[in-house]
Amino acid sequence: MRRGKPNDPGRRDRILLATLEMIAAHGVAGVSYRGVAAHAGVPLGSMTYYFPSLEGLIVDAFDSTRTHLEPRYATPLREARTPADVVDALVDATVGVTSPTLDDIRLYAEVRHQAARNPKIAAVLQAVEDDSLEMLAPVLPTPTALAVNAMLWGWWSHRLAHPSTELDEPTVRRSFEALVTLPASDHPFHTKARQYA
Amino acid sequence: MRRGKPNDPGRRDRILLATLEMIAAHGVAGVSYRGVAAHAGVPLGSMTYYFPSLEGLIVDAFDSTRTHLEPRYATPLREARTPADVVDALVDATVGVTSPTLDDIRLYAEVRHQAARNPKIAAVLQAVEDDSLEMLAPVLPTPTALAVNAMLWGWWSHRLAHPSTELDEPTVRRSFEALVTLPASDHPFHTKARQYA
DNA sequence: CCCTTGTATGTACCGTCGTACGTACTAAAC
DNA sequence: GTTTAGTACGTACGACGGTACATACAAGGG
Repeated sequence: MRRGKPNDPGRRDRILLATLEMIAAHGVAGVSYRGVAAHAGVPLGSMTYYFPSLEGLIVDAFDSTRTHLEPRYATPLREARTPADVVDALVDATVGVTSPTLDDIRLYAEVRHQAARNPKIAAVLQAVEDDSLEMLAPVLPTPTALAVNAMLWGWWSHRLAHPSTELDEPTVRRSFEALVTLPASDHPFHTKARQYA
Repeated sequence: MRRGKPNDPGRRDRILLATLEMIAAHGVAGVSYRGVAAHAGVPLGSMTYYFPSLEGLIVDAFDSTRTHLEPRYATPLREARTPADVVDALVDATVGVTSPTLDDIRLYAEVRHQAARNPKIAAVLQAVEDDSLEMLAPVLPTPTALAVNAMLWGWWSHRLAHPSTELDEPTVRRSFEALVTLPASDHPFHTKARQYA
C-alpha cells in the first residue's frame, strides 16, 4: 500500500507562501480559500485538503514567517557586542538595508493585529517577542530591551502610516541612542532584572 | 411641507456609538449592518437610511472618536510647559490615570490598521497625528515629537499585546525621559525644523 | 493485475452580508 | 383636511465564502 507520498510535494508550502502574499496585499480580512487558491494556482479542493480550517491556514502562514524572515533582521543584532553596535543594528533594522520592506511590515502588523483577538496568533507573536528579548538580553537590560522593542515597532508603524515620506535617519538614530545609552549611565537599573515589565 | 425634523433625533449618534463598541469588541472585520443594528436596537432599515454605505458608517464612527476621546488624553499635554511636565504627561498617557483603556487602545489600533488600506481612514489618522504633533510643538522639536509619538504608540501596542501584565511605570518613564531630555542637551538639532521626518 | 490506502479535486449546500427598493408613517404647510 | 416631502422600515435579491463530501486518481503491496 502507498506510504503517503504526496503527488505534488511542495504544494503545501506554495499555498502557505501565496497566503502570506495575499495577507500582505489585502490583509487577513481579504483572505479566502478561493482567493488564495487562485493566486497559488491550485484548485479549491487542495486548500481544504491541506488546511481543513481557514484559521489554521492563517496561523500556519504566520508561523512560517518566523523561520523565513526573522534571521534577516536578527543576525546583525545577535552579532552586536557594544551598545554602539546595538544602536547601529537598530537603526539599520528601522530604516537601513536590513530593515523590512513595507510588505514585510504590513505582514508583521497583521500578526500584531490578529494577535489581539486570536490566542493562537497571540502565541506566535509572543514567540517572536521572546526571540527578540532573548536576542537583546546579552547587551541590554530587560527594561531597556522592552523600550527598544516598543520604539522599533513604533517606527515601523510610522513607516506604514507614511509610506511615501522617508524616515529621517538621524532622528531614528538619536531615539535609539537615547534609549540604549541613557539608562546605562544615569540610572542604577542596569541589572539584568528578569521580570517583564 | 415638513422641514426635515427627524422622528427620533439622536438615533444617528446611537448608531455611531454602537458601531464603535462593536469595533472595539470584534474589530472592523466583525462589523455588519445587522450586527450594529441589533446592538443599537434599531431596525436594519435605519442603518442604511442614515449610512448608505458601510464604509461611510465606519469612517464616520472613527471620526467621531476624534472629538469625543481626544481631549481626555490631550489636555495634560497641552498644559505642559517644561520638558519635565511633558514626561509626566506622557507617562500618564501611557500607564497613568489619563491613559486610554484597553478598549480605547483597541479602537485606536483599528484606526491605524484600517488606515493602511483605506485612504479615508488614513485621513482621519493623519488628522489625529497632526493634532498630536501640533500639541507637542511648543515644548518639543518636531523630530523629538515624532519619536515620542512612535514610542507612545509602541507602549500602547505593548499593553494590547500583554493585556494581563502591568507595564512597569519607571521603565516607561525612563524611556520618555531619554527621548525628551537627551536631544535637547547633546545635539544641535533643537530647532523647530518644520519638515516631517 | 487488482486491491488498498492515502492524495487530490469539483461541486453543491447553507449561511451571511451589503444593498436596493417599495411601502408606510409623520408632521409641517396650505 | 389634504397634500407633500422627508423620515423610517422590512423584505428580498444577488454575491460571496467556508466547508462537507462524493468522486477520482496515483502508487505501492500482494
